[in-house]
Amino acid sequence: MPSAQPVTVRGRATRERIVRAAAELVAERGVAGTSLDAVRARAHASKSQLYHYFADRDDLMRAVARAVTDEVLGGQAALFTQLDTVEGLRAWTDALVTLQQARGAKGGCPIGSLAGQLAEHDDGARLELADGLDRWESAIREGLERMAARGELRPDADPRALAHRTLTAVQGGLLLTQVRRDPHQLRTALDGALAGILGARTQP
Amino acid sequence: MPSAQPVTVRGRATRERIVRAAAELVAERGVAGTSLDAVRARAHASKSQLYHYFADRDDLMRAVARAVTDEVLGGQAALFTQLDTVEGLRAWTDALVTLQQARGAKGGCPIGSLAGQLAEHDDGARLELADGLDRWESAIREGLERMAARGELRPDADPRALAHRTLTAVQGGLLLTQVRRDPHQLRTALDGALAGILGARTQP
DNA sequence: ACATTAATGGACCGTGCGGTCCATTAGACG
DNA sequence: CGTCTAATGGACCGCACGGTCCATTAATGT
Repeated sequence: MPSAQPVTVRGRATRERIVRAAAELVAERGVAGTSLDAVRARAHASKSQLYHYFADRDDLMRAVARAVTDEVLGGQAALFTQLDTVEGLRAWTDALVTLQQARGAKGGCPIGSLAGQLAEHDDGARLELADGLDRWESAIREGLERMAARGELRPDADPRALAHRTLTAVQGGLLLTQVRRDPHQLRTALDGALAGILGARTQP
Repeated sequence: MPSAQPVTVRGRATRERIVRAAAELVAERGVAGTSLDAVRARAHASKSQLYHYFADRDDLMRAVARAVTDEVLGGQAALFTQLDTVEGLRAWTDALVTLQQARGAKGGCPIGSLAGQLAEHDDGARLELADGLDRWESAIREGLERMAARGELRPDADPRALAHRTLTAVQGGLLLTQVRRDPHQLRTALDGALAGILGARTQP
């Protein structure tokens, strides 16, 4: 019976502790650099607990992917509601850049980084991350659609395409930020996406 | 004496065979999924040959990073010379999208993918990949600068920023292509970057 | 030709790791 | 209170993997 869902409150707490420990280690050392024994130690759990709640290592990593996407998107939830104004869009991008500065431009996007490590190895994890990116893109698109509904975007503007390009700017900008250890890379990329949106407004 | 440069022609051939085998395996199974023994087998080499030409596993992976960037950029060299015309830019983006379709949208960008796997683990590899991205961005920028020199770009246009945004669109678009297994993701991202360049021309 | 160095083959080693197993304890529920 | 299941502890296993070592063969240079 693999990957049992916990029934007890204690069980839920243990499972959560394991996932959180694994997510932390993955963020610090990458997927390949994270051993089950290290997870076990940080989560103050035993080996049998790992295999009680997860079928195998891949199953745990899928849970990590889910947890990471939830956290990344959850952290932006408040900003997502304001993506229907120019000020809101700017505030959102500013927050992303500030976060990268705080991190020392290390690690890139947690979701994008996991994608590079898991997508080709485990299709389940890939789908989990794809879902996370979908939710992210939807949040942007819905903001732009609200702008369009208020008549603030030109009729020929395509919120879907604009949202898509904005997300690619986020991911591409974060990759360059990571490789070059320079948060300014993300700033420039986001400014380009923002310019595309500003140019689609009714009165420029 | 770690990481000896081969002196003999035979030595150079062996080293090259090893790097190529390693690069292939990394492309197929990722960095973590590539064992030295698998490299040894595919390269028809012995263990001592690996350690004759490379200090350790990380050293080999740095060589792989270098080889991969050289190949990616080399494959586009012909297209890079034409990046100073709208047709040339379009031909280049078309080639990138076609290549992804041929690959079944798997693997993403070889450079970007390696970045996610190596950047946080080995600083030397990170710098190698950063250098590759620099060369890539320079090729784009120089094309735009030639356009500017001919007066085809508005004076306030910034070739550096445009090139940077184009590269982030490539990387971000390839990441979404990989995660969603859909080459169209790259197409949309590149169209956005292209629109930014078209909008910076003298007569729209 | 001969000395010197490069290149090669492959056995060998330690261990870190994913995964299994079983015995024990805690808790839910009638 | 008694029973049944969930939850836990941790010893144990097999092996794949990175890395070492030494003996042997091929080139190179003078």
